[in-house]
Amino acid sequence: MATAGAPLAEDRAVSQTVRAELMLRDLILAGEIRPGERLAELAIVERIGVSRTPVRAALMKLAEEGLLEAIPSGGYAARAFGEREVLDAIELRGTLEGLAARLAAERGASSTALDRLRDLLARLDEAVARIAASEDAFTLYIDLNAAFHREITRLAASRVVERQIERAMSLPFASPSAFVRAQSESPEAGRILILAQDQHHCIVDAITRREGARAEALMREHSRLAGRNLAMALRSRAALARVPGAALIQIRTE
Amino acid sequence: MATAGAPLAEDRAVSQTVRAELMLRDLILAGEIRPGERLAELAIVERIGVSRTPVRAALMKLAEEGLLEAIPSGGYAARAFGEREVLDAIELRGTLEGLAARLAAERGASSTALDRLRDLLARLDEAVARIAASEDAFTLYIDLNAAFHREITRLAASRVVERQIERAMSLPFASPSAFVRAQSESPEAGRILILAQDQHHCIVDAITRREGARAEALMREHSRLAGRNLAMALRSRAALARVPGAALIQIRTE
DNA sequence: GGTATTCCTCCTGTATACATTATTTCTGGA
DNA sequence: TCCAGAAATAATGTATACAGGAGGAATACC
Repeated sequence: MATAGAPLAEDRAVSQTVRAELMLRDLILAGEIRPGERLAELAIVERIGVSRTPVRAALMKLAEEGLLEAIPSGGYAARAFGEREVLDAIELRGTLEGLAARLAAERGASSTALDRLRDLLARLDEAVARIAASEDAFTLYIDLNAAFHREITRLAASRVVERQIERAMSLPFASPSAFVRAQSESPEAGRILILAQDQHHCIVDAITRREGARAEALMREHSRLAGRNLAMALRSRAALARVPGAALIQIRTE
Repeated sequence: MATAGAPLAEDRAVSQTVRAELMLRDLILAGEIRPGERLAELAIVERIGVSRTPVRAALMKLAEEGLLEAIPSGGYAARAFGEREVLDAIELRGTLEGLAARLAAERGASSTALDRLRDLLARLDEAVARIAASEDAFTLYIDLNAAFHREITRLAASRVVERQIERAMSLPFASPSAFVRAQSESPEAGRILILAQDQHHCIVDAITRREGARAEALMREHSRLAGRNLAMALRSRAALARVPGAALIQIRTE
């Protein structure tokens, strides 16, 4: 069945459901579907070339993620988010990551886990130092930052907590690195990253000393940097364009 | 359309997917499926009498809820929860409800909303007073308690927060009323309900005075009462049997 | 001209047949 | 007796046909 001239290269291996999910998510995040617009299954079938069954599965998944909302009479529509909802999503992520940080501190991290964290910190330090010089450093920072947050989540050593954090971050603009790129052109960029990275250090220190309350408070405040970045991003169309899922954010036009 | 002799009474009206979901959830919660056991679609089809399509949808939903886990090679298996995971789920719920209570306090509740809360408090007071006398009072308390928690969640005035709380409570033993019934036979029952109800009062007071930090701390501690109830329930098979979803809780046998 | 009603179209819900992949069981050999 | 391999079996993944219902357009009536 694998036709030549494959326009989808390596995607051949994965299931149709996963493919539908990825393509549909991209379509939504790219803003190709206007918020509120109904997503007809057959229209998607034609667009991405798989049958209704996997499309249906993908729609259900994306609705669970929060990108779509179920229409009472059936079907799904693209969801829009106001500035306030984006802030709430960030606050929610901060609260959950704060819980994870506190649990990590209270339950104690193994020395190998702490070593992993310190290694990430060192590499983040290096990335921050290079930010002014090269554009690549931003990409590196984003990757390392994501890995750092993931590691803290893991240290909570709780499946239910981990799962919930994953879900909270399924909204693309709620992820820890969502707004890092937004201010890559801004003169403040370097300053904010220095603040963020110092918080990273403090969080690891708190976990090491098993200071749960401190770890939690720091992690919450850390997430609010993203909120500050959002406010800045909303003032510049160019900055907002660099935020993943920006198309879903509805800007008040008055 | 309700046919006579209906074995499923009102269920006729709802969709097959919803029916499959409800029946399957009941089956799992009743412990008819051993944790770890694979749930073959065809087996379910035979058991609940709908075709594979709605069964598949139901499986996906229950997996999202956390009752099932996806098997890497395909399909789903029933999930089991250790004591620690149940406690984590309760802590998670407390953290999220704490966030909701703080937001409710910070954003301010309308006077009509506060009236609703006070009305619920009064009815809860009454139910607590009658606990010793009648068994019905327990059921009433559970309903009112659920309504109280729902109202706080609503007062956060945030769709994303509300959604996340709903998801955290989709594990049946994580709901605010899960362990109330567990200790209905216990002599301590009345005492714990008095504590819980006093916390309810304090939480409403904090929200009224817009004391966000206090509201949050109280709500978190409030959830820990459920943790204490869990510890008690685990010491008595009879008590545990009254907890929803108890079949999913794996008791350490040593 | 506006409103209500009917009809038509399109969309989702459901069942099922087919394809593909995982798992188990049976057999042969060491 | 245990292990390896192959065949058989059973499960999921996928496509599609059909049924029922929602929503919109057109027409008739007021």
